[in-house]
Amino acid sequence: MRVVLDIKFIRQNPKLVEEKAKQKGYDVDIDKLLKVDEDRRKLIEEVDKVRSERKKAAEARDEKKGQQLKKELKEKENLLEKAHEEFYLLIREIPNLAADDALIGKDESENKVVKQVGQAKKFDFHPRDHLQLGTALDILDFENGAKVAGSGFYYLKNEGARLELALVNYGIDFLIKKGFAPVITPDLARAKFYEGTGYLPRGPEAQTYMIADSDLGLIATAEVTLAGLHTEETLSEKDLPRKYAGYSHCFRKESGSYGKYSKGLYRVHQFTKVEMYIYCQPDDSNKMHQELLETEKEFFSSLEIPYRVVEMCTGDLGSQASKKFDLEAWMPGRGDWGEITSTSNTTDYQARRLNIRYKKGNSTEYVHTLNGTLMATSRTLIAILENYQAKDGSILIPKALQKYTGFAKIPSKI
RNA sequence: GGAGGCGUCGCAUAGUGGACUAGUGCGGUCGUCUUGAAAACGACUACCGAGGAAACUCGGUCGCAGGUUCGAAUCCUGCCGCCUCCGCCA
Repeated sequence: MRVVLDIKFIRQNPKLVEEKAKQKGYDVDIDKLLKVDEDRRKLIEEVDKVRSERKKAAEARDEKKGQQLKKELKEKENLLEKAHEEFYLLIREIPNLAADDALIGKDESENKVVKQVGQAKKFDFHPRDHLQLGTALDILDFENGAKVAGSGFYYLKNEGARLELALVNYGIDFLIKKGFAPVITPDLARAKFYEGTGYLPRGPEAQTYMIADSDLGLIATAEVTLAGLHTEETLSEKDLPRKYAGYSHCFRKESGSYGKYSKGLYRVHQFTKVEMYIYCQPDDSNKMHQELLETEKEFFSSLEIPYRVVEMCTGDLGSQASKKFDLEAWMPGRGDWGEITSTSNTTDYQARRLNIRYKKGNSTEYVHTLNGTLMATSRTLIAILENYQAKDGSILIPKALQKYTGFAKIPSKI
C-alpha cells in the first residue's frame, strides 16, 4: 500500500492537512503521524548503514563479522517493519484534501442544489411507483428474484430486459461520441484494487461481496476495475487524458438499508452500470470533472427526465473525493428526488495508492483520476417507468431511446 | 483439472552462489563529423527510499512475498502471470 498523501507535503503543512481533514469530519492525529515518520526515517538510516557494513564484510569474506551484523540487521529490520506498519496505518487514514472551492459543511444536510433541469412532474391521476408498474406490466419480478437469489435481487423480463439493453447501448454510443473508449471490465477484482480506490472490501461497513477462500470480490462499481487497468503503470504525457466508458455489473451488500426509499429497484444487490473513468494530468482535472458532470446532465436531458444537480459538501465527500456532484432524478413514486449519478474528482488519491503515473518531460508524476456514473440501469429504470407512465399503466419510451428499444410504448396490462 | 517449461533495464537476450558496480544488441536522447541528411564514431539511457542547498553519497529492487547463506538474479518454499501438451467444456 502506497501513501495517501505525500508525506513530505504533510510534514510541511501539518496544520492545513489537519484542518482539511476536520472539514471532512475526519479526526486525524498529525502529531503522532509525524512522530512515527521521524522514527521510521531514523530506522531507515540505521538499517541502510548496517547493510552497507554487511556488504563490506561479505566482500572481505569476514564470516565472524558477517554473522554478527546479520543478527544486528535482523533486529533493526524488525523494528523498521513495525515502524512502517504503524506509519501506513496512520497515513492511510488521512483523507484526500477537499478542493479549495469545495462547499464546506458537516454532513449531507448541508449539500446544496446548484441547478434544476425540468420540473417535478405533475400528473392528473395518482402516479404509481415503478414496483407496481413493473410488476403489473410483467417486466420486473422481485418475487422470483428473492426466491432464487434472495431479497434485493430481481428479474427484468420482456420489455424490461430490452429496456436495460437499450439503455446500455444508448449510453455506450453516447460516450463513444464524446471520445470515451468502450470497455467491458471484469465483474470481480482482487482486494488490493478496492483498497487502492479507497473502498474497504472487508469489515462491518463493507459493501463488497467477497468470494470465500479467495482474494476476489464482486465489484460495487467499475471504478475499481477501470482504475486497476493502469495500476503500476507509467503513462506518457501524450496519451492523456484517457477516457473510458466501462460496462459492468455492480454488486452491493447494502446491509442495514431499509425504509420506503429503499423500495424496489432503488437499493438492490445487483445492477448494471455504464461508468466513466478518466486519467488526466493534474492541471486538467477540474476541467475534466466539469465535463463529466456536463455529460451526465446531457444524458439525462436527452432522456427528458427532470433532475437536479447537487454539490456535496466537505462532510459528504468521503475519503477519496476532492469534489463531488450528484444528479438526482425526479421519482414520482416517492414524490421526491433520488440519486441517479455521482461524479468525483479524486485528484491523485487513487493514483498514489495504485501507483499510476505519467512522464512529464524528465520527471514522473502521479496522474489525476476521476469517475462519474453515466447511468445505472436500476435507478434509471425507476425514473423512466415513473415519469413516463400513463393513466392506464402503460409506459412511453423516451424518444432518444426508441431507436434502441425498437418499441415506443409498453402497453398496459392493467 | 493433470504434466512440463518460463518470468532479468523500453524491446530482445547473457548471466545458475562472490569480479553483477547486471554484460551485449536493438531502440531512444545528446554530441562529433556534414551544406543538409544518412552512415560512422562517442557519451548518456530503469525505478523506489534516506540524507543533502546542490554536486552527490548510501540503501533497496532481476514477476511478488518469505527463507537458506558471511554473501542470492543465481539455491529452497509459497503466490501471481505467461507458454506448450493432455483432459474437460460453453
